[in-house]
Amino acid sequence: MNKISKKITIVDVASEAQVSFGTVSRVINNDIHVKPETRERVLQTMERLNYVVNRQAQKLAGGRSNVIGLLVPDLGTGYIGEIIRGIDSELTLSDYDLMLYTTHRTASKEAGYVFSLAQDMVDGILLVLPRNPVDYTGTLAKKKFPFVLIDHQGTGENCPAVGASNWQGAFNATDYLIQLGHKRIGFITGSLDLGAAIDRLEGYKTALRTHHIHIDPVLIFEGTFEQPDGYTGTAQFLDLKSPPTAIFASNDCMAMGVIDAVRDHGMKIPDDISVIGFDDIPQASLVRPALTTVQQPLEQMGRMAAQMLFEILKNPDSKPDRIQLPTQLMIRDSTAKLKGSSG
Amino acid sequence: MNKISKKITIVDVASEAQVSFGTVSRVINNDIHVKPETRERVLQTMERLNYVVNRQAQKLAGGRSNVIGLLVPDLGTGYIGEIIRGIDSELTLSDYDLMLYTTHRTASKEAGYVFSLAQDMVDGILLVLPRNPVDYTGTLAKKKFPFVLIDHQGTGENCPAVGASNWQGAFNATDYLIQLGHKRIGFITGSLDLGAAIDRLEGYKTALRTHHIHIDPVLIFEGTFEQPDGYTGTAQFLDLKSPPTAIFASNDCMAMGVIDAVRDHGMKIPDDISVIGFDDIPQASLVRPALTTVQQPLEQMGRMAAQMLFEILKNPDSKPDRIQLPTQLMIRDSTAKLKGSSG
DNA sequence: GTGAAAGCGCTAACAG
DNA sequence: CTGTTAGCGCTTTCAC
Repeated sequence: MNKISKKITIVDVASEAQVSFGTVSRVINNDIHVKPETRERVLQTMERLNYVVNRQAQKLAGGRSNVIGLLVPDLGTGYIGEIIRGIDSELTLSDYDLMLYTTHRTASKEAGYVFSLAQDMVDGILLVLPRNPVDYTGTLAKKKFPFVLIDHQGTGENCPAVGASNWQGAFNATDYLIQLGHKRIGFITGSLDLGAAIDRLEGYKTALRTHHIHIDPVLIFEGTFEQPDGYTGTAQFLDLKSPPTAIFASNDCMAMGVIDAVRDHGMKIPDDISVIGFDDIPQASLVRPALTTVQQPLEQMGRMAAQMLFEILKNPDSKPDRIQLPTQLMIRDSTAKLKGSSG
Repeated sequence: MNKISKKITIVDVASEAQVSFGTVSRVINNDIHVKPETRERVLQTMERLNYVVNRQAQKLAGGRSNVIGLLVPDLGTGYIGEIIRGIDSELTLSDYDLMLYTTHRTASKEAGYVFSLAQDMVDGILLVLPRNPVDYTGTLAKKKFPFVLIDHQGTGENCPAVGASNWQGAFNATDYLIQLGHKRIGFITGSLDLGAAIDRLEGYKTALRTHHIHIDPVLIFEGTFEQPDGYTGTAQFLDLKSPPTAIFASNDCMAMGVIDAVRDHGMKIPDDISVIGFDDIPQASLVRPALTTVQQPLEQMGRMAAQMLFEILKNPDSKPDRIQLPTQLMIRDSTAKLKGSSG
């Protein structure tokens, strides 16, 4: 098998194959200028010697490293996991390796990591849920350093990104609740420094407006996408003199918090109150009652982003593409027609 | 090529600080042979110039890369995610970076990746749920290449590893079921090429023997740790003339399959049948009924493994440590006293 | 203490 | 088509 003992280098392969090591390098890089016969011979001795290129050296010498960097906020929720799976499945088809970084939701680390990676570790960067992309997208773009933003939905900047139609998803979910007869719908926002969170809030508001329903500020609780926010917000809603009959949480994690709070208040879902989430993380279909939610094509987003990055890597001058994937309302058991409603 | 800015190197720092670049290198490596005054000056210009070492070059020149490799079977279940979180939290405290590889459960890729990584990418390797460690542990150990096995529980080899007490956990769970009055307990195994799976099966058998309960081969279904196995196995059990009154799945994923199958057979959990899992993945407490399961300290395992690796990295001659973390039975709502039992 | 020089394994001109 | 020659940025002797 493959031993890590005597590192065999292109020089070894070269002497063994009776060519100069420059030729071996050409073979490695699929350079056209190699006689097929020679190439074959080199390829075979590489095989025989169990040769593996040293990527450090490759990168150092000015080539690619065949490593792409992935920056994620954290690993806590299944949310990120799904995206990574998508990326991973694309990566497997290529021969790029993955370098994973966690910012632990520390926005300030973001730019630092990005530049450090860009400087000399990787060939391209994938950024999930970037916090302050403005801090570096400009520089990166100017230097033509390949990168793709995932689930950003930023305001303005024109850089490669893939996201989901947050606005439409939130609109549809709210609309659905209204169809069920609900008029007082509590909304728990995500971190409003993220475009996705804002879009969801706007989708909610627009649906309300469309149906001429008053937007009651008291029914909007500002959260941060974390489970406890769902609990807190719900507790607050339920103490209102006129509590909502449905609650729409900006992501599934917070929806779990909502469910707990409702339960703790001795109420039943969906009989007493309807709950809807966003994302459709794996747990969503597992909880009881199964959560009605807006499905984000997480894995597909990861996949698309990786594909886009590869495309940019291959063709550095391709124009920045902003892809928007459709969301889909997954109707399950946490929502029901409002009691006494004619809807 | 991809420059983020004019890459500043030790040479730049050197000329700026009025020393030779060799001295700068010494400062970087905390070499004692540098006059404190000089060191300080170099440090300051490094700061001022925003210098960052190039790890590729460092590693190439024979130093460390400050990158550790992580090999996981896949990213599908929360199981791996929890372990990664633990690793990540330790990594954050150090200044190592993480390189993530997925074998997609392809045992044959394992050794290949390991050697490729060891050859020149990383300073150490963390292996989660290794499949055929024997293929490379010997070589790695002989070359003194740092690595730690996670959740391996292998048979025989004496290399650094952290695992959980699978045997004890399975024994306790089975024992608990017996205490509840169950005598016919179906068992769904994991991939029996994994030590952990074997240990769980043995724990189950021993508990049965301890209580002088016949081990009925027909109540043991061989699975592979994947959800569908739970479904299939259960369907098979339920068709028996004398079906089990409780089912113990070797992991939570399969337990989810069990739950689905039971439900599809029109039976209720835990009234008609008790179900118990293993791992305590995040979903376990979220499904309804909440799953009784054996908790593995996944995050802690990741954390410990990372710590062990760092220890080995720091002190290459430390003797291999095999750590066994305790499992804990989490009693929830999927298990109940056998009807008509005096238990 | 500190400088100088020799690589690490590879890519990228530049000659033939 | 293929060999040769510079480096890439850094660690490590080996001198002084």
